[in-house]
Amino acid sequence: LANPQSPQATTPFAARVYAALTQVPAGQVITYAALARRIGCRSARAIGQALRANPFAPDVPCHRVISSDLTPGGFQGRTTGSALAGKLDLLRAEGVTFHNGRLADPGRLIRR
DNA sequence: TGTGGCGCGTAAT
DNA sequence: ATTACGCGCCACA
Repeated sequence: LANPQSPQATTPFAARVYAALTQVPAGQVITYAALARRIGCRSARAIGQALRANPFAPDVPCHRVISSDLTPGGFQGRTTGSALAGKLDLLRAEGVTFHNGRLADPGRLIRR
């Protein structure tokens, strides 16, 4: 990633989200809520809204962000369908799998 | 498990 | 300045 702060990240808020996401290694996932907390925001929903557009994929691994209930969450603005399937594919490629719609190995989840 | 209300940034009005 | 909306989340029944 060139630099999440300087590029034309639609908004300064989004820039902070991307910067925080950069610190999530492959093979691991984080929650919308946890990611929000990391940047001092109390609304997980705002995070999803920021990731929706996803300016520079795959530098910013927005696919490593899942819901609190260990459900995949959404991708490219959708919570179902092919978009979500693509998200699961990316995660599977990193060793992260889902069983019956839920994260298979919670050990891969960063809770803070 | 299902539902309602809440939180907060953004785009539209 | 206001309103409406969204890759959610938590409390409560």
